[in-house]
Amino acid sequence: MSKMPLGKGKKTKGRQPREIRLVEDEQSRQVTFSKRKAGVFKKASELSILCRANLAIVVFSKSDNAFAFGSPSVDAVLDGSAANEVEWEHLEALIRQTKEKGEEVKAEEARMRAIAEKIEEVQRKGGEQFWWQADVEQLGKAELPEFIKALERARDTVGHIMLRSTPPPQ
Amino acid sequence: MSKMPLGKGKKTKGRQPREIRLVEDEQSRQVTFSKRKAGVFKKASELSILCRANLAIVVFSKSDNAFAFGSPSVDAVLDGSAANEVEWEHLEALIRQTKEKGEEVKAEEARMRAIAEKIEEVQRKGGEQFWWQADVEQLGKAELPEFIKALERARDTVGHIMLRSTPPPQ
DNA sequence: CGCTATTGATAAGA
DNA sequence: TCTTATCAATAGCG
Repeated sequence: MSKMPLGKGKKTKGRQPREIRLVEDEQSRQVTFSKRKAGVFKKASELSILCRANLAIVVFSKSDNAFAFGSPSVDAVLDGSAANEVEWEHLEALIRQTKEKGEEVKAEEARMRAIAEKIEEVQRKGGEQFWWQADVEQLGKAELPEFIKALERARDTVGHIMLRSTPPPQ
Repeated sequence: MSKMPLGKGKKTKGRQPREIRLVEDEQSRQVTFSKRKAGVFKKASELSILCRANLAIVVFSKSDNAFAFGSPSVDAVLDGSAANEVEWEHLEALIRQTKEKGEEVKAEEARMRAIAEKIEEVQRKGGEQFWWQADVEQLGKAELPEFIKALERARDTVGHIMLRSTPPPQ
């Protein structure tokens, strides 16, 4: 509390943008982008681990820098090979193991991160890349031609578009 | 406060899983998946709007149901056509307009949602699909052949893999 | 780049 | 499903 002497002159700290506020300042935008991108990736990894869901994300910054994240890996996700089961088993085993030991995990710095590192380590030995997070620095959008066409075709295959994120009742 | 009579018997509500907890119960898993998926999509849309970033996400549930989300649209993102600029201008205009009016927006139900609906409405009239959120119910992973190959090729084009989400210093 | 205050996301419960 | 208590994500600043 000693850090907040003023009770009135709160210089709009914290996290207020409940109403949409476009980040126009090029400087801040970069920071915000990085932070939020990290947040999205983190949430994605949680979704993946907790629900055994495979997923892939591709993000283009304003300046067209590309970033990708996938679990178990971008191509594994898109390839849809059921071989992922094996990886998942391995992952769950690691998680339980880590929980049981429950020590070197400091809960703060650790959390999901610890597991990620664990996996990273194991995968490095095992050979297969489990987590995949690409940093496609120079890659412009124009350089992803096939990728593009493919998704469009995928959409056509689908046939319908909905504006909901929840699946229709079975 | 009247809703919390017990000061001791807190039945572990709230959100505690700071340590990884795999959702094994099939029932709960479905719920958790939907909630988290929604959360990820929301975060993604925020990142997109706030930072003018284009992105695309594909998620496969445990039962291989596919879901996609993209901004401005899945194909627009992957197509990388600079024509998106126009859309962005339009979007920002809408946001400012909405903010200025600042009334029918109840801040709670509204927030990002309001804008999304606004866009949805406009796009419906204009013809172009801006936001794209597909709910590929029956689509199994095996049905995305081209999509797959394409991304793999894209990765090869990239050439390197990093385990960071932040771009290397220029 | 790390801190804090503030708001948001969400696991359990009803 | 909807609500509510808790912990997490993050804007602005040092």
